[in-house]
Amino acid sequence: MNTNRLKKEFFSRPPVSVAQELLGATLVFDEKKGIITEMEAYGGLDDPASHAYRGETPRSKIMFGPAGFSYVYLIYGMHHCLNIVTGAEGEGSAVLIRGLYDPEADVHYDGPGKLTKYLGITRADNGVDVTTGKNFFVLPRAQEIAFDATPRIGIREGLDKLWRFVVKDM
DNA sequence: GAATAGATCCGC
DNA sequence: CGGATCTATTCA
Repeated sequence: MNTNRLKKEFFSRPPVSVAQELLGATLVFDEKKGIITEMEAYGGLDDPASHAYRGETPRSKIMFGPAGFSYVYLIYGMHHCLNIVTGAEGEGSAVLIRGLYDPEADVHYDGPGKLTKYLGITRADNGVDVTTGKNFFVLPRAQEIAFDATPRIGIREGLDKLWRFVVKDM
């Protein structure tokens, strides 16, 4: 059931905390679901690697809204990336979901483009409130999870921050 | 308007 | 290591 889903308060915190605590959580989208195994945190105007770095644009608009909304964008002309907005409204921070494990099929989706393809997420799913969405929500993890912290992938700036978090032994 | 780089993935 | 593929943002 989704009565246990993660609420507004969970996402309305700094992206690093949200990213770390989403490891091991269960992402549900329509009839599919998976356990989150890899996350990245992105800041707002203070993070040169973030889409929100240069302020609000038509694309980054959703990032500056309230926490808990999905931010889906197309990258390299062919892959969709799924984020969830974090922090306070106007902050512009978000977390990127990079890895998913499907327990039923015992399949690991390594990479943001792969898991959105598996779930069937597209830009049509941009701007959905995951704390109220009927077929789009996140269930909290059952227990603490051990993880490693590394620089984020595919960016040119902000490499000093260890804001990529990967579940150990998976 | 035109140019460019991009939070990726796959195949050679 | 390079190609695919397209579009949001930037620059003239």
